[in-house]
Amino acid sequence: MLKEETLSTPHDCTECPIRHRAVCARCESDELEVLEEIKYYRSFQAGQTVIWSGDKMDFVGSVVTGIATLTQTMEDGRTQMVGLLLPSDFVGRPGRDGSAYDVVATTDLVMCCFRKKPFETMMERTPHVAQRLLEMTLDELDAAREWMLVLGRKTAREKIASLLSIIARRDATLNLRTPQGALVFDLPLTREAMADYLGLTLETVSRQISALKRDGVIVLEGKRHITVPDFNRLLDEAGDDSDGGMFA
Amino acid sequence: MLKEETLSTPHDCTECPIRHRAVCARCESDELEVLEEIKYYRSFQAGQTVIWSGDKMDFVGSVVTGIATLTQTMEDGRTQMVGLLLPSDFVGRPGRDGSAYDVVATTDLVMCCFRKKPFETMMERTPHVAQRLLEMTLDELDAAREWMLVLGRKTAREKIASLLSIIARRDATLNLRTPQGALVFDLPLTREAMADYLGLTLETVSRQISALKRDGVIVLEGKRHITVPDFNRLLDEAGDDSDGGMFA
DNA sequence: GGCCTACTTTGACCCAGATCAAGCGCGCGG
DNA sequence: CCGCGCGCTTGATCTGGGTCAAAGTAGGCC
Repeated sequence: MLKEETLSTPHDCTECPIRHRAVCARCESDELEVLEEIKYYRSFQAGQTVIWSGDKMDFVGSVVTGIATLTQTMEDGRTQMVGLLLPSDFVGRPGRDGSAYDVVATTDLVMCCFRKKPFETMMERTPHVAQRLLEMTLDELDAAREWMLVLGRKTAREKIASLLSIIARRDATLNLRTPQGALVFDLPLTREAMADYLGLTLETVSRQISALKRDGVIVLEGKRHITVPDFNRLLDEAGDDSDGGMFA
Repeated sequence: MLKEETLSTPHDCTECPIRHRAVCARCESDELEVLEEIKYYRSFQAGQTVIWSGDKMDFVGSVVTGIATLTQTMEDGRTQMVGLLLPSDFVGRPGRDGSAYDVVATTDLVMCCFRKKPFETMMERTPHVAQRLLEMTLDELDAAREWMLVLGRKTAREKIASLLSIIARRDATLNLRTPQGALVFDLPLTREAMADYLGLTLETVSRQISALKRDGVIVLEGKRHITVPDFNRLLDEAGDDSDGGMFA
């Protein structure tokens, strides 16, 4: 869900139950009735667990507002975040019964849900929905595998830069640009959540953010508000290939 | 592709172009003609690169014999293996143009391929194929995310144990069992490949394998042949929950 | 305003795993 | 049969990031 390709697929129809054209009740009018019938909303408070790993999951849906994380936890408490759900991201596993990981709301969260069975029935009748979901899942798989490189081979500094560039890129359309072309955004995560995402400790996250600030790669106002004066510099710090001008 | 659910989905029809019922030319006779028409085989030598990251990929297919790896590489040479392809595993990205990572044959390899366009056309006409592929992709996504926990939070010893248990479990049906119930299998990877999979150096891999051997968790004959006297002990070393008796 | 709590930063020290550097052993070609 | 090379093991040392500890900061609530 962090890949470039997905950026274009959510659309801005605020009435859409799932903010993707392929499964949008408004934009695919032939599916409207079925979807409306099985649609409902759920909201969660910051910190609440939406689904526990292993629990039976009888719905699919998407984030409307707020942020949730997918995390895996070992018995001794070590946790690894394996995904980040931002508004318009799809949640669910058509054809699978239980959740494979905890889904935790990190801010107050509103989700739009569909009961799973009827949704699957609808899927069988409308092949392009399954195809769209397949493409979305392939994008998530790419994102997960890209993250494996970050976790396995990058240094702490590169990990931080990778995370910042992904967050900045993720909702590039929403981000402000200063007249000088700098990117401005708010970190949606605490230091601890960043650490869980990056396989680091929160102390190391804090130190590396301070270092990037000291070196002028980023400008920090408060703890969350970030300005990136030169996005290609950030990509360079992340060890990624420069993106060939998209943010030049 | 390393998840338990996938174990049951390949079937043993040796004539099958793709060893999954959902896309099997023999077992789904209505698709036979189309598939036969667009089917061809390719073979590769050990060490050969099947597809380079970013290359246009005009086919989908599956491994018939041999082993391939999915790897990502940084400019400075650091590499991370992001997937392991064993016989019957699916390769390809329906609806996506290029490959996202290098696919490298680690042994001599035979693949069964279908040209992508006609395969996609077939997919549009037969919805259950898209659904089956969606489920397979969800399994791979689970496996990738499970691996993120390994890469981000486990110690070197736990990483090795995790890899061994996954390889042992992966083709549990093929593995030998001694009268005492021990699992026996051959490592399909060099120490270096294991290191690239685990985000370690090959020296650390070697040391930890020696340690597991010294502690009696595994028995090594030669460099590749492994006996696991007590699978639950191995799972314990991996930091995983015991599997509730499947291998008890 | 002032305290409280949750989050963050910074410092000092330590250790798991990386790095550098020999050797080992086995299969293969001559 | 020997020697060469590649994959593997083992040892010595170094270091990035973890751990433990303390102090700084900011919002929320009385």
